[in-house]
Amino acid sequence: MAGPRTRAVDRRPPGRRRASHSLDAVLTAAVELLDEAGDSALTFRALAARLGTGVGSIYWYVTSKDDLLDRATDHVLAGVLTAVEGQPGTDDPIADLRVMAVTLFDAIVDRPWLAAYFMRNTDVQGNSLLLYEKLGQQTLRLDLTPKERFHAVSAIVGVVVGTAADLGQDPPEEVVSGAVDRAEFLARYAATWRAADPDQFPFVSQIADEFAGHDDREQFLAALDLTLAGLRLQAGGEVGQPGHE
Amino acid sequence: MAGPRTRAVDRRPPGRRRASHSLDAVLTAAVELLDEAGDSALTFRALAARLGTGVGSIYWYVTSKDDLLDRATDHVLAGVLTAVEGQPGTDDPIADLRVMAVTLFDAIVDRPWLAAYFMRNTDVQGNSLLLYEKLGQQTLRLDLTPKERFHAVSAIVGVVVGTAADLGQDPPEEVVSGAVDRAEFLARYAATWRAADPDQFPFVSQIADEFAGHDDREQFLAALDLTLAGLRLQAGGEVGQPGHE
DNA sequence: CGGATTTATCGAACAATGTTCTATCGTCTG
DNA sequence: CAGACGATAGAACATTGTTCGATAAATCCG
Repeated sequence: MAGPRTRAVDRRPPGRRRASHSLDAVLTAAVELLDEAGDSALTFRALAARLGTGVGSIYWYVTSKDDLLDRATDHVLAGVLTAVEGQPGTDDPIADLRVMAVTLFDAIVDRPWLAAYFMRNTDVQGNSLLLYEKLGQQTLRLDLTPKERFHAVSAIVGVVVGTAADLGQDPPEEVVSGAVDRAEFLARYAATWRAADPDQFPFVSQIADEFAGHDDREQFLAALDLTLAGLRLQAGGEVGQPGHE
Repeated sequence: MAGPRTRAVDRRPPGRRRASHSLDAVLTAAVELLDEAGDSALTFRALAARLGTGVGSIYWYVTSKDDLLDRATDHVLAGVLTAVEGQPGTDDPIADLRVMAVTLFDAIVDRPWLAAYFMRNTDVQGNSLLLYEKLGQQTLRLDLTPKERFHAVSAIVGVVVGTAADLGQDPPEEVVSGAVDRAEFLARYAATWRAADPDQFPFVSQIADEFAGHDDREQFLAALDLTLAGLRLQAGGEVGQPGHE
């Protein structure tokens, strides 16, 4: 969406001889750590411990933590990409866009750490670029100017990543520790909001109940559908079936 | 949007006597540091140096760095809120929503560090909540269900923060150092994309030029307008003037 | 007034982390 | 066999956020 940062040259050995660890092993272990305990769990020392090697060794495959994260993201994105490519596809480009966006969203829900490094990982290369292309190809089937296509894809990716990032935050420790479950946690908030003076806070007090029974996925779909409705309008509206629930 | 994290109790002295530093001074200095050199510039040591105090003293006003950031954000958001409140307001709620969203976006452009801590700062309280309310009040003028209102506001905030966060990333060091200016930097990317095989990358190669002359604000407005168009449709469309350029 | 309590400050110490550096080992290659 | 190179290991360093105890200054209270 914006611009890349300089990348490390790939110093991976061509014929892997008998290396005890490959870049792939490093990346896999890194993803494991991230999956298991999130963002903060991925440290060079923890990674080295899991691989059974020294800290310094990792730097032979990777030039920095940023680099590690970039590659780990790309590693995972490969799977997302094939998932997206495996989707059937209809005669309605916007419906297809929707399916792809949802797939991407689900992938981020599965791996919340992806969200953070999706925004930061501005290097539009590798699988990230391929995904971008895949989305963009749907817009080619719409009656839009190139600029409108560009903006449409940006907007959709923005909705996905924006919503998912919000969701990717590690919940407060009370919830993690299991002391309070998510429902009660939300309910507590809702209570605060409902208690707000309806004259001064008409919206918040009306919305309190929605917030309590609040479903992230539903919220995402609502945002996505608003954007897609706008897009359908922009594309002339005559393409495909208008109302898709 | 999601949930809060536990907050520190306010131990600020009621009558400030002759304290050499107040919470306000700490927050102001923190914001200065963030404004001057961004995210990474705000360290407790740098902050202490600027205040002419010791590191430990800051912990009397603030319980952690998260807390510091939360308060600093809220501090700044106060200004944004009054800016939003100062806006005239028309008979078209959606137009008003647009103006407010743009104002918020501009604030984040001015202070890119806001974006990061806008998503993380899930404690929907203080000025953040007030802003939420302010946006929501516009939706009360639309023919929507409470749930739809909730989703609408979430979607709009998502667009603002999502786009702004993307933009808030510190650009690669080449650009910062002035070695390459932004235009050339983007052009370099565009070149890569344009060189892509048009058969395999029809979208990216078509879009390359748009990306080169790419304007963040324009991109944001495009995304916002898609969402608002969808919202207008959802609200029945008969409210206010339909096409607003 | 004088001790005690609260308010506020300071900087040394700690633990964790990313990163660098040097030493070393093994496997090819000539 | 000797040197080069691929690869590894871990000690050392700088920079973080955070904790702690010592201590001063203000305030309160009897």
